[in-house]
Amino acid sequence: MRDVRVRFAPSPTGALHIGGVRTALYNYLLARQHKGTMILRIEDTDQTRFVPGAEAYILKSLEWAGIKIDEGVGVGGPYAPYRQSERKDIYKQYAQQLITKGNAYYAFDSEQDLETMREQLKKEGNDNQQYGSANRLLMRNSLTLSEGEVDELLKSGEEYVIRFKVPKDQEVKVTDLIRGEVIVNSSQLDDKVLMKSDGMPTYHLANVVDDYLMKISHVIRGDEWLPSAPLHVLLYTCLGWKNDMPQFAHLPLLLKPDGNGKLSKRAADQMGFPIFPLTWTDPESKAVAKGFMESGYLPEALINFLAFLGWNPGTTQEIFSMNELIQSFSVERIGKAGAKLDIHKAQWFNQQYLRAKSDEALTPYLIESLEKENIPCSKEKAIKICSIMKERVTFPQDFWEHGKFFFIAPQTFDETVASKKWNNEVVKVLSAYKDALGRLTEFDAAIAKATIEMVASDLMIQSGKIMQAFRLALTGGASGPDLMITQEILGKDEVIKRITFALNTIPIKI
RNA sequence: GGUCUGUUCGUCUAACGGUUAGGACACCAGAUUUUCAUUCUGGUAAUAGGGGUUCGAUUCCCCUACGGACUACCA
Repeated sequence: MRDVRVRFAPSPTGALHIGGVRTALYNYLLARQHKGTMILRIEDTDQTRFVPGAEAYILKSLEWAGIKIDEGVGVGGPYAPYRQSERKDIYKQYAQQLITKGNAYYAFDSEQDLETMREQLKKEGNDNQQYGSANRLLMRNSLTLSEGEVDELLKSGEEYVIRFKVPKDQEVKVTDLIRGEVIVNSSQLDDKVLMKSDGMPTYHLANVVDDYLMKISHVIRGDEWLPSAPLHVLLYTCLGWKNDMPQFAHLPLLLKPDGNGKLSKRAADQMGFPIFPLTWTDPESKAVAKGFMESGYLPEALINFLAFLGWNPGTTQEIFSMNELIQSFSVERIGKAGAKLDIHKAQWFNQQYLRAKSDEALTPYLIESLEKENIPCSKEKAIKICSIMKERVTFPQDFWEHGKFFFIAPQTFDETVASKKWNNEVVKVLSAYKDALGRLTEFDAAIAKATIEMVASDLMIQSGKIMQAFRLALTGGASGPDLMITQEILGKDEVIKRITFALNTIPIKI
């Protein structure tokens, strides 16, 4: 088997979509598994859609995701340059070669001409309105014009494109690692533009030429390329590279969570989850789209989640580190059907990864939030908080979001809980508890527990009955981690202060 | 419209042609807990429809239905 060389080849037209990350991931996994090479090529042949900053964004996103590039834009390599806009001359040469061999031709048709042609075909009830074998001889190109006329047009600076002369009525076979054999009759294919009038190649030419020159062994790309794969096979054949043609694997698409259709930014927005790995600010509209990273997703969790969208190891194991994915991955086990993205599952993965971390490793998340709020906190306290919050958080920011009460005393109290649980018994117990605390010299969770139970039993009240109200007094809410440990972290004085405030503030419902 | 492609619980998916169609997420219920959460136990829930082939089809073939992609001098 030849050396595995795969490439991820995005075009810098905006933020990298989550589906793109998955494509990059699958490429990366295959490369690593076979000790191969992961290449990043930037396909920037469309100058009109170029978005400044997009390339840097792609680089940063891949880095965040833990997908390392061995060769290509950003790192260099033996087949540089890796930006297609810098390889214009190379493509031109091969386009020229195709013309010489009779596999391509110059076309001088204006946009208007093309439109007229399409309308005409439509009027005739023709299903196929493509520029191809059926009608290429009716158009203005080097197939219909004399050599002299062509030369003159070229010399005069007339705009032209180079089109591929698709052979007529040939069975073109694409062997796909996921789909099996796909056979298309070449008459269905149109004479695709290979070189645009601005001198840039189209995707089809650039892609085939680069994959060949860069010795790409496997092309793993989205499903949307399957229809043009036969064209690419034809191109390899005409260029005499058929034996060096890479193996294809067309990935099923990521779909919207509800209904049908492919996952779009709009759909993700509606469902309230990110679609880009990192936050992206559109340079034109200045619109900001929050990324997975900024939303609190851990890269290893997102990668694990993404890997399982369309692939599975065939076992019941679900948690996979990047290294384990590299070990277990196989193109054969990629599914054929599109996968709907269920953000719940992504959250579950995130939770799993978060929990797997040590208290010490979690603490920086809390500290970071606190620094933003300008709230000081000792490391010991932060570790304690993270330790008891750990089982209840999904995102790193939850330590702060769900644990604010550790730092800020409640000013208001959940009214539903107050009206249901705040009563005379509560007031009696808490008042007595508060007094008892005042007499204590030492304080921790165990002492707190013993004290509240003692106080309650003295008053002939079951401690369980007042616990929710107790929590309300300390945190302002109805839920949270263990109340005794919470008190230990809060400290005796703060507990007394909060109980006093609650007693003075919460009205008793009769 | 045409070409290509796909279809197993709500979602991601497993199942050499022979399984009570399995797992995970979500959901629901019970247990534990001072609450919520966690944890544990249990539960609801699927082979799109119709024809073949076969002793036997989720699995192979055909048709239908419904999705999706493509149909640009965009990638």
